[in-house]
Amino acid sequence: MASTRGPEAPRDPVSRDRAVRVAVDLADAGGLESLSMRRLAQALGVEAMSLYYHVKNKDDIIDGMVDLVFDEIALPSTDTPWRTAMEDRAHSARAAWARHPWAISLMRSTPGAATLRHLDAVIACLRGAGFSMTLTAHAMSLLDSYVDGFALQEASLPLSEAGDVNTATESFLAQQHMMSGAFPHLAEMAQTHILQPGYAYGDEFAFGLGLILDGIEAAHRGASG
Amino acid sequence: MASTRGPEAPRDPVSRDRAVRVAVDLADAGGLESLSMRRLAQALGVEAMSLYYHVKNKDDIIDGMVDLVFDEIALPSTDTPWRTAMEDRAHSARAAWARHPWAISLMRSTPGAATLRHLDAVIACLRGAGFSMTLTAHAMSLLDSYVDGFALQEASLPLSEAGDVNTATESFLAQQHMMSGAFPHLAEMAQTHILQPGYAYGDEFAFGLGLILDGIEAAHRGASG
DNA sequence: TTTCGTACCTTACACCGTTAGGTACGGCGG
DNA sequence: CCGCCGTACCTAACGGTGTAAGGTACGAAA
Repeated sequence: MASTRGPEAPRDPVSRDRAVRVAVDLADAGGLESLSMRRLAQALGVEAMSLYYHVKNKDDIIDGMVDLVFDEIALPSTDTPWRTAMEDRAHSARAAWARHPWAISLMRSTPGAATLRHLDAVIACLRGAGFSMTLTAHAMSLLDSYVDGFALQEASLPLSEAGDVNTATESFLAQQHMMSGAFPHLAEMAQTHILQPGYAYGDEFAFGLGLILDGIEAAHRGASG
Repeated sequence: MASTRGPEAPRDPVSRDRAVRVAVDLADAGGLESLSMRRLAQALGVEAMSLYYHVKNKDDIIDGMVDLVFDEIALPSTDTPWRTAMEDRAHSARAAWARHPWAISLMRSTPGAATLRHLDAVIACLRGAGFSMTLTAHAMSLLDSYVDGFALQEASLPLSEAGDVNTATESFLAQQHMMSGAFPHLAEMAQTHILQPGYAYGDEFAFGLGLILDGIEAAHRGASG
């Protein structure tokens, strides 16, 4: 009986970090709208108002959640060419956003330590490869916009399972039977391309990423030799 | 006294379209969190529960709001080269998202008529220019991810006014004085680049868009002649 | 004249984030 | 040993949210 709370509940104490971690689990399991202070407290074995001892308010928790997702993104490695480092980072980021689809629409929150660390490492990588400041800013804006935008599209797909997307799209099309009349090109693309077996929207990511990195590489070569 | 409601309140009747339009105005003015059924009803001169006669629920309103923003995006013109059409469309989309920053994180909603019409027109434009189905899907995923991602980044900036971004960033950096120690590259970029007079994040958009269109054009030429 | 559909209304409920103000308890100085 | 104090939790309550249930005034139609 090490606990002072009696023999029946040897729960460990709440902390901001633990609250944020459990909040991420809740959002992963049931979406962001299933995260309330009361439910989070219950998951921690505590009453709602007790959270405010460890946390400023709900936005504070959400800031922490986003920063925790950022912490899952691999930093660009320092001992590989910049292009490999950026490619790996992009895939790692996409995977992180896909694991936590609720997070992508919360980027408005004030950046935390992991977020800043990540940005800093990316700048260091590109500057270390000889990028000018201007080109570094261009490349970061372009890459991050693409990765985040792709994650946003992916999060808005009907379902996350690759196979279920097809059936969901199909039922959507069937539901809107008039579609082939009102939106013939969209219907054609759905039927002849997206609904084909083996198609997965996630595969589109590599094409755009390669194209963007090609363009950045060309701009870099053109500028620096 | 044409109204049957007495002489003092000649308000016109509520409809789904009018409710959605007023909801967009409310969100534009005070952000998405300032939109509640009660406040929307009040703006329409009606009680909250009366809205449910015209609208299924709040999500129904939000779906309509997003579709209304999509309706503001210019369709790709049919009598210009595909590249010009895509460029104009991208700038129009960015401007629409910038006018309604709350909308970009709501794309998860089920697509409405304007959204589908837009998608259909983009497919028609590219297919008409000789793009294969595969390349059309690639190009759309890439362009939309970039445009939406850029809008998402832009919406998460501290303030929308170009001049205020700098002062906000500056105060942010000053507040985190340790930053130049913990995140030296980020601090350097902020001081030597972003905080320089004349820098506006929105200007980054054109660089990435041009680079992406160059790449798509090269892929198209390589595939079709 | 009765009936009906339209467009609005009031009431009520469960839940939300958060303010205000306790309370049990381990460790500390005296 | 006693009293104090900070830590970590608690209950009660307030104004706000979306919305289910059901009522009401009224023009038009039967």
